[in-house]
Amino acid sequence: MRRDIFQAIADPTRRAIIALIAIQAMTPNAIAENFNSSRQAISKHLKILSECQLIKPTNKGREIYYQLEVTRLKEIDQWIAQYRKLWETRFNQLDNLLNNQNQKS
Amino acid sequence: MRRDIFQAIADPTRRAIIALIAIQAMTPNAIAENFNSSRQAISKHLKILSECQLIKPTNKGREIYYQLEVTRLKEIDQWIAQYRKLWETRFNQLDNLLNNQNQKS
DNA sequence: TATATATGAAACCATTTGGTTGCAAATATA
DNA sequence: TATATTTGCAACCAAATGGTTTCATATATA
Repeated sequence: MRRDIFQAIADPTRRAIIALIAIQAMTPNAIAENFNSSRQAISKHLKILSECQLIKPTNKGREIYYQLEVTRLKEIDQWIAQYRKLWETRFNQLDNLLNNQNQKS
Repeated sequence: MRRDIFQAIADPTRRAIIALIAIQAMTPNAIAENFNSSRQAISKHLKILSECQLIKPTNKGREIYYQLEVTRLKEIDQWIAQYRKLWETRFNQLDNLLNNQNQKS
C-alpha cells in the first residue's frame, strides 16, 4: 500500500469528499448521500484519506465526524512551488532553447 | 483509462521524471538511465505524461526529446488555491467549532 | 548496403484499486 | 430490554496499473 498524499488526491471521488468536508465536518453516511456508490465504498475512501492524515475523525456518540486537515495539503503546495517559479519567470522558454541544442546523457 | 493530471502525478516515478526534464529536455533512454526499471517501463510513463500534455515530444533524427509543459501544472495549483486560503486564514479552526455543534445532513 | 541504435507498440503478468455484499460491534431509541 | 441506526471490517470480484519480454520501424553509421 503506497498511501501517500499524491495518490490520495488522485481519485476524483476523494477530491469531491475533500471539497465536501472543507465546508464542515460530516459523518460517513452524510458524505455517502452525495455520491452514487455505496456507504462502504465511501468508507474505504475515508480510510485512505485518514491513513495519510488528510482527514481526522471525531467520535460523537455512535456518529463519527470527519474533518479536513487542510494543512496536510501544504505538502502538495510545496511540490508545486518548485515549478511555479518556472511558469512565472518563463524558464520554460529556456527549455525550448535547450531543446534546440546538442545534448548527450 | 482515467488519465487526468492528478492521476499522472500520483506515481512517484512520474514525479521524478517531471523533476528530471524540468531542468532540460531529455530522450527516453537518457531518462531511463536514472531509474532501475526498464526503458519500456519509462516509455509507458512518458506516454501517460504525454496523454495529459504534461510533457511534449520533439523529434530530432531518431531521437525524441521530451520537455516539460510546466504550465499544465497550473491546473494542480488552481485546485490547491481554493484550500490555501483555508490554512492561511485559520478557517480550519472554524471547522473545529462546527464539529462541536449539532449537525444533520 | 548492412548493421547498430533509438523508439514505440503489443502481449502478457502480478499486484493494486475501487467497488460490492454480508456481518459484527457499538450506541441510540421504543 | 428489544429494536433500529451508524459504523468498520472481511471476503470477494472486475478493471486498472506498473512492470516485463518480444517485435517492428525509423534513422544513423560502418
